[in-house]
Order: sequence, then structure tokens, then C-alpha cells
Amino acid sequence: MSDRDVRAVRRSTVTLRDVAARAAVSTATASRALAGDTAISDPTRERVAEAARALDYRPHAAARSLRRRSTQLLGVLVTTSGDAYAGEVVHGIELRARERGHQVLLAMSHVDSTREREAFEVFLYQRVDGIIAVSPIGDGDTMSLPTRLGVPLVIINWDMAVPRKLIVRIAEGPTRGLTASLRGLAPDSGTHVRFDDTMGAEMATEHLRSLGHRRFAFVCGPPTRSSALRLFGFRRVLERDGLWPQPVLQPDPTLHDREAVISALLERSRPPIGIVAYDDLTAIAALHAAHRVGWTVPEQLSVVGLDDIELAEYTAPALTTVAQPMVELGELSVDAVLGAARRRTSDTLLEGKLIVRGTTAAVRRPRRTAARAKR
Amino acid sequence: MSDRDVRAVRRSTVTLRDVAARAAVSTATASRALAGDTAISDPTRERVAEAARALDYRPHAAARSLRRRSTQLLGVLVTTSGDAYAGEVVHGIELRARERGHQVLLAMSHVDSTREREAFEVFLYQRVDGIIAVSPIGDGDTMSLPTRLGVPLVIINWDMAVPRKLIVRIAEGPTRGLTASLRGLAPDSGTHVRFDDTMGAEMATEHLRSLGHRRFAFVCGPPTRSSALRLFGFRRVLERDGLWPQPVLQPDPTLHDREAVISALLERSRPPIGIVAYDDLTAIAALHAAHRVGWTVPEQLSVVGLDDIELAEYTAPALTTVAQPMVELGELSVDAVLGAARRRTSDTLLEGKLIVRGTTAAVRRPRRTAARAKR
DNA sequence: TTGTACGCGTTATCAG
DNA sequence: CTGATAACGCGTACAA
Repeated sequence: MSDRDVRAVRRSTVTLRDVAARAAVSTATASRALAGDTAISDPTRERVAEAARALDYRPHAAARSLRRRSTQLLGVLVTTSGDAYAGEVVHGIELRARERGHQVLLAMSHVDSTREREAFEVFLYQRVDGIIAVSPIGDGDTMSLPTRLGVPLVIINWDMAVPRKLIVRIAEGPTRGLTASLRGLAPDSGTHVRFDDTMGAEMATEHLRSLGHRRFAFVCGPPTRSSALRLFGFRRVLERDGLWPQPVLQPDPTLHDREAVISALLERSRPPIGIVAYDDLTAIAALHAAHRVGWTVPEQLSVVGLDDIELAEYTAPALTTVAQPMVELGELSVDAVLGAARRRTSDTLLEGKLIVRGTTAAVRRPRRTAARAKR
Repeated sequence: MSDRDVRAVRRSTVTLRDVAARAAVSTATASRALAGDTAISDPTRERVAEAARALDYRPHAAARSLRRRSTQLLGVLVTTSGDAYAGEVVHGIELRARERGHQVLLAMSHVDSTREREAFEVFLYQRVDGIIAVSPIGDGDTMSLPTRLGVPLVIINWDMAVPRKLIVRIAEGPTRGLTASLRGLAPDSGTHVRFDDTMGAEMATEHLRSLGHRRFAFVCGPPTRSSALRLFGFRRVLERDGLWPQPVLQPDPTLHDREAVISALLERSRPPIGIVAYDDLTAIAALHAAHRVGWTVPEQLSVVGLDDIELAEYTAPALTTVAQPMVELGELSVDAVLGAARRRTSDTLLEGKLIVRGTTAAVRRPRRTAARAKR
């Protein structure tokens, strides 16, 4: 190593100039050689590569993105990374981002719209190549900001709040005029990737129907779009089969209250009943409620969840549920955000998948003994 | 707006020069004004601020970090972000990083040392200000790389593999020579932040002791350092009380095998028994095993987990466990990595916290009825 | 208190 | 095929 080389290594920031000097070429040539430019002779390319190796050269991302007008950064906003659902989605995002040569800049909103805004500002400051927001509250003004500035934004499962009135309308109101109300729940602009909530709930309900259930209940989550759409799916299947109306529970979001409300229902009913829960945690609350009032699952009570979080596999009995393709949601959103197809607005719906485990079983008919689902 | 301003907004990249021009000052002054430099007159500062606002100016992170010699980036490497444990730790990291004005660059290793290396290379390429590795496998060569290049590295819960022989030695071997073997498990260099596994297991075991248990079992996880240290904590308490040896189970890491091995133990035993499980998932396997062989929890079998993952709250009965301070691990590691104190090597141990829920109860003594822990 | 001028490390343009 | 040179957007030493 020359003196210059030594000094460079010392200051621990070897630059292209150092590499060029060592290979006895200009920085331009060095740059091209390392970039794999074909207009470079093989011997030169080799000399440069050799110099870079010897000096342990690493390009400087900041300098590079200043010149090209692109960082290889993707801003990813989640509510909380402690949440299993968000974790899975981010998993999918990271996977695909890496494949496509991008890095993930992570921020958390804690379900607070001010923080959502701040996170976006950080992303903009960092000049990310695109933004993916996972289940944002979605203050409309914030959500339109990146697009206004020319930064692609993809929203996964926009978790817009809806008036409780709408939930009640779906649960109790007449069919007439319902589709119009529901249309208001579809995203009207921007690029969206989301789980098909309605179909997911339909799959769960159909599953119970196929097991011979005729009496049902639906347990709502908080008044958000997904809750409304899932309830709608539940209603639609049963209405089609002439089994509507059915009880619709609307507990507070605490596990305790969900359990209490479900217990109350069971106490004034008799088996068998099929419960479709808004999500897996709610389904687990139903399991606890059954335990509390002495009903056996799945003999007297069938329970289906939605989402298929990790927990679902570990309940006793293990939870039957409709899996939300979380990793795939993440992967697709990366494709969407990096896709050249810069369509102004799109809405990609991903189907769920029924996972039959131990909390659902065929109802025993008086006539003949139906087969029981094995544990 | 002047023509120049309009053009700037159009090309959607408003620079400091545009702001300076609009405020009729030099870029130097504009820079200083926005930085809050005191050597700027109030009217000027106001004019610059106003211009920046009007143009919706955003500084360019890449340009800035090129000048200062610091990106405000923190590289965070996890095994999988889908994992609940990693999610919580990252949560803590993000929280503290934000407080200290840093952004999080996330990468996943999938428990693969090649990918760990690649992630580090990416971090180095991005010139992060520091790196935090959560539960890395820790190929020694990779782990020393950042430090060699002057980039601070903090390792959370280094999850080094240990020979299975060592586990057996702790489970069955004599006390003599044990401490020497254990010393090999302490990190020998670098900055480490970790959960005190030994003390955690001791707390779990002490809890069962205080409830009057005299017969125990420990269920190991995979042969990693944490497994060894936890087993050691279990052993230490019981040896102190003259209750050693006790059965030590070493199932395969599948849930199924854990359950089978525990079931087998229960079938050849009689109640009451107190089980200390390597982690919460293993504890849940114990719960299932009890259910399978018809033992009631906590009346006939007490179970304590370790970690306190989200699931622990949702088992029936809810799981008693020793909580690992995951968020705090994350927060402390940020302080450590950004801390000026660049001590060559340090090892911070964080204590767990006993969370008593429903899977443990006092053993019923022949003499008088002991109080039962309430559900 | 403000302005001038340079350089951070790259890459792209234009000559040769 | 290669080299000189000019930016990218910002912060700061030095000068005024």
C-alpha cells in the first residue's frame, strides 16, 4: 500500500478516489469499472476490482443517492412492530424489498395520526423511493402528501374508522340501500393492497354452514372498516340461506368485555351455536367464555376466527380460522410501490384461506351421528 | 412566487438555494437561519423561515449526511420481524431512536449467518451511525466487522449455539467444574445487552418453591446459551434447597415433540409437579400435555414459563411467567450504541419480572388446606 | 451579522 | 476505451 492508501484506511473511509489512485486510473473509470460498464477493458476492470478489494472499499450510499436521484430506501410505517400482524407484513415487505435491492426504513405510528404525519415527514426527508403504510388510520391530508410530492405510496389494509351507526345498519338494517353504504368503504383514490374482509368472513361462515350449523352469532371488533366488511360477509351468506337475522355482538375492545358479552349470549342460549369472530383474539375470548359457562368446544360451540395470527395454533383446541395472507400483502405492496405502472388509483384484494383446526365440528343431527372433526 | 420558485416547486425538489433566493440572502445565511444559529438577526431568520414554509422546503438527508459525517441512521438486524419477541424489542429500539433523533434501518437474517453478514454490509454501505443486532447467531468474524471499521455495535441476547454436551453436563454433572464451563458462556468482547437468563429461571423456580412445591421438572429448548443458563438457574435453586437432581427434559424444538415428551413424564408420575419451561411456548406445550393426560392446571400441575410473550395472557388458564423486559432491552441498546462511552467491552444484564397468573398454585398439604391462587 | 467559496463521494456528460 | 470536469444539496471556514 502507498502512503496515501494507508492514510485512507486509517481514516476508515476509503473513497473511489483512493481506489482509482491505486489502480492508476481516473475516478470515472473506476466508477464505471465497478458498475460493470461494458465499455471498460477487461484488464482495467480487473485492476480496479483488485484495488477495491485490497482497500476494502465500500461505496457511500449518501453520495451515490445524491448523484443518482434515488436512494434505495423504502419507508415502511406500521402501527406497532410489537403486533404480530404488523410483524408478518413487514416480514413480507423486507423479503421482497431485499430481492429488489431496496432497504427498509421503519417507523411506528402507535395508532396516532400526528405520528403518522411525522413518520411521513421523515420518509420525505430521507427521500425514500416509496412508502408503504400498514393499517394506517389515514388522516386524508397526510395520506395524500407523498403522492402530491411525487413519492409513490401504497396503503395496506387502510384501517379507516367508520361510524358505529353503519355497523348497526349492517347488523340490523334492511338490505335495501346497504350496498350503497358499503361502497363508501372502498378506497376512492390511491394505491391499495388489502385483505378481502368480506370474502374472508364469507368463507368462515360458509364453513360453519357446511358443518350443518343453523344458529350463529357474530362478534364485532372496534368500529373500523374491516369490522364492517366482515360483518357484511357474515350477513350476506346467512341472508342468502334464509337464516338472517342472527345476533351481532358489539363488545368493547378489551378482552375482558368481549368475553363477558359472549358469556352472556351463551348463558341465554342452548347449543349448538356457531360463532364467527371479528378476529382471532376475539375468537379466543369466545373460547374462554365457553370455558367459563361450561360449554365444550367444538361439541357444543363452534368458533371461527379471522386472520390466523400465531396464537391461533396454540389455543386448546387449536383455532379454526381464515388466514389473512400477511406476508403476501407485504410482498405485493413492494411490487406495487416500485412498479413502473404508476396508475393513479388501484385496489388489489387478496383472498384469505380457510384453516380448519379444532374449534369447529359438524353439528350432531338427531337422525344420524355426524362425523366429528378430529382434534 | 418568482419564476424560479415556480420551477423549483415543479421539479418537486426545492433546495436551500431556492429558499435563500426567495429570502434574498445567501445559502449560508439560509442554512444558518434554519439551523437556529444565534448569530442571525431575528428579521432575517423570520424571512428565511417564511420562505422555507412558502416553498414547502425539506432538507435533503443524503446531502446533509454527506457534509456532516453522520447519517442519523441506526441499523437494526433481527432474525424475523414476524417473531413476537423481535417485534417487541424493535418497538423499544424505535421508541428510543426516535427520541434521540435517529431513524431505523431494518434487516432480517432468518437465522442465517450469510444473511447476517449481508445485512451488516448493507448497514456499512449506508454508513449507519450504529448497529444493533437482536439475537444474532453471531459468526464471530461478522460480529467484529463493524467495530473494526469504527461503527458501534450492540448485541442483544447473543444467541450462540452451545454443544449439547454442555446441557447434559449442567443437567446431570457434578457441581464441581460447572462454573468454569458456564464462564465460557459470557460474552468475551463487544457491547452486550441481555436478559439475565439464569436469574430469570431462578425467579421462576423460587416462585414454585414458595408455593410449596418439592417435585419439579425442567423442559429445555434448543441447545443455545439461553437454554443452558436457564437450566443452570433452575438447578442452582434446587441444589441450594437440597432438592437436586430433578428430571430435565430435552425435546426436539417442535411443539409436537415437546408435548409428547412432557406427556410421557406426567404419565409415569403423580401430582403435584412444578414445571419450569425454557420459554412460554414450551410452557404452553406443557399445558396441552396436561390436558391430554387429564391433569388439571394449576391444581395438579403448576407451570411457569419464561419471556412473557403476548400469547401468555391468552392461554387458559393464563400463563404464569417471568417477563423478559423486551422493550427495555431495545431502549437500552440504543443508549448503548449512541453512548459516547465507547468502552471496548461491556455486558449489561437486565432482570426479569415474575408475572403470576393462573397456571401456578400452592400445593395442597395433607395437614391444612393451603390458599389457592385466584384465577 | 452576512456572504464567498469549497468539498463531502459519486456519477453523468462530453471530449478525446 | 478512458479522462477531465461538472454537478447533486448542504454546511462551514474564512473573509468582509
